[in-house]
Amino acid sequence: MKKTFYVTTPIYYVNAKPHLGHAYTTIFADTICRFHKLMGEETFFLTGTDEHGDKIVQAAESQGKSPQEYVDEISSLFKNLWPELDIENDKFIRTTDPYHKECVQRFLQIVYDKGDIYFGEYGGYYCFGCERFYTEKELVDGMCPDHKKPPTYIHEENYFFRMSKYQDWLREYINDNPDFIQPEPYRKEVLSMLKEPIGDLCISRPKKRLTWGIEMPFDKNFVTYVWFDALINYLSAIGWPDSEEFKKFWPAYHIIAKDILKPHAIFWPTMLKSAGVEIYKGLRVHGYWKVDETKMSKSLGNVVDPLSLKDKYGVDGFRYFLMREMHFGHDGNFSEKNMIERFNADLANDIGNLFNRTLSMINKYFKGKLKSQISFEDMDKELILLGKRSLNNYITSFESFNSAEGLENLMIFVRAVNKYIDSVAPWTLFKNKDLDRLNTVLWVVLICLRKIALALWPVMPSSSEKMLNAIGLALDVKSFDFKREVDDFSTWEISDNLPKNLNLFPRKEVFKEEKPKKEAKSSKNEEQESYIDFDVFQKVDLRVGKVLDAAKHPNADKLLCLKVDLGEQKPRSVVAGIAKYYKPDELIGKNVVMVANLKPRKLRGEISEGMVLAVHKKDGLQVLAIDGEIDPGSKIS
RNA sequence: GGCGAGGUAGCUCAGUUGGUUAGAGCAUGCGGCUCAUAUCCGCAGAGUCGGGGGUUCAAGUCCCUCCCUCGCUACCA
Repeated sequence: MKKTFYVTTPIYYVNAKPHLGHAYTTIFADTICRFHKLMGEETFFLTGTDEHGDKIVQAAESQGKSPQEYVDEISSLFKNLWPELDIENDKFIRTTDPYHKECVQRFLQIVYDKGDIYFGEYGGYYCFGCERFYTEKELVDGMCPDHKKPPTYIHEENYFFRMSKYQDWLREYINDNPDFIQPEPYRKEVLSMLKEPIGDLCISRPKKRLTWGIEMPFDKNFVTYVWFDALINYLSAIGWPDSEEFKKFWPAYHIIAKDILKPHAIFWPTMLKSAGVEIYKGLRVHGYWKVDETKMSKSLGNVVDPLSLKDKYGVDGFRYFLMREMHFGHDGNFSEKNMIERFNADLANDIGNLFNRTLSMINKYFKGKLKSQISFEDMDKELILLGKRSLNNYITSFESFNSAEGLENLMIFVRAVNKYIDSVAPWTLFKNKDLDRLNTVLWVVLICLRKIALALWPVMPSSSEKMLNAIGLALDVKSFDFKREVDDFSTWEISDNLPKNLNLFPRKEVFKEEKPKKEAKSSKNEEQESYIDFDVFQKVDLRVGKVLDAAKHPNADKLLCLKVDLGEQKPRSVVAGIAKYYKPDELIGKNVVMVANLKPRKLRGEISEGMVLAVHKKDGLQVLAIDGEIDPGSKIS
């Protein structure tokens, strides 16, 4: 039976249009999947869209559409983009698909029957204007980002997943399986998250507030919320629990960006464990693209959507750049300049030109037809040995999801072939009429090109197929084994009608950078960073305030709650992190220095309408205070 | 503030359990070839491996400390 390989991208949330990040993850998954196909495995590649939740309902309303209309529209943007990027997914799942809903309910029921779901109280910040909860992180300075009003802390009954029950198991599992989460830094990060209690997971929302979701199978008044809906797509897409596909392909490798590490590394394995489903095979985490806008078509004065560069440089050039430039686990730098440089150096100069010069010589010296009788000399054997070694390294790299390293290993081989041609100098052999040797040399080069073209297929399927067609090999991935291809450099059928040339990657114009201008600009920026203008300082409203009252914060032991008179109608409520250094009584009556126009914000539930200035000393903090009688509210400048 | 990751040539990164003159690609400069997309090949320059201290016969590699960047997190207003 064939080895199988199942790889997924996250399902993308349809509140935004596809961008570079989506494209990268999906191209990466496609490349990895194609690599495994090339290795002779039976593969399944899943991507799709995540379509439930309140944000979707709101976005739809704002456009005057029904949620279904809205998600249909955005989802199709994703679905239609992938073929344009030569991405061949086996399935495109949508969380609004009926089979997915059924599957989620089935999963929930199993976990519920096991006793891992309980009904409990949930507290959170709720904005009545938005009719929704906000996490503390979403709040801007303690306010609802839309209504600019403080939300209300309310309690609500909800269903919870007993995630904490599996914390110890998960920690051990990750310790025992170093390959489970990779690259290593992310594995360590997850282990460090697991040092703290992970708590239980709130997995429902009452229907009275949110209907756009999947109904809880054991309570019609609730829908499931976010992760129980989304993560289960990896199972529902292949027909868990009974389908042939599920039996064949599960467990999966999940490819994600670092922002959703926690749900995939902690929620998902514990969910699977609870439901008694085999744990997924591995999580592979990549970084972000830092888009350098100053280097993007600066001369035109407009910022270019990175995705649009696929049209300018071709899908293959675009895919190659992304796969070559992002080092696995690191963040990558995306700029048009880097893209052109990479395109010219690797694709145009090294690979493209190598193909072209070879075909040209075969045509010039042998009219496009080589003889198969050959005998290798030491030089030839050395090149072949090096080829096998670098291709094996290429395989190892791609097996561990490291596309940049894999392509670098391939480039070592490409450079070696160019060097081989130079040191053999076929043009001299031709002059000397040493045609047998010349035939052998070109034959060796051509077979190397075949291997190189095959190795490029996962990253640049279209260009790879052009190369292979040119040398007479129609690639049938279904019956392929790249490993065998790497081991055997001696037998193959050669086309006796090779083309005169093949200009795959025409060089791109090098980006013109106006260096002096740029330097001037950057030094100016530095200046701007280390100084603030006077008018910025003037915006800070510093005033003297008299502390009328001070008390310990009810819900925090490092904070004090003060009432400060600023000469206004009502004294201000101010929270200060000085409980370690001051007793409440010591502060009463002091004239302190305050920032009076700081945006109010809640700290552990108490509103703070200003900031008390203090000096940082070796042994703690000393509040700035003014001696003598001063009118509260006096301005400081 | 806490935890984690990082700081190696102009740029992107490798550097195995500490061991001879710290590597690769790109970029730069010089030379060679002419089959080729002014491409290819060779040579060269450049790094007190973030700073300081320590362990050791020997440290980019181990320990301490400080600085900076990024991520998560917080009882930072």
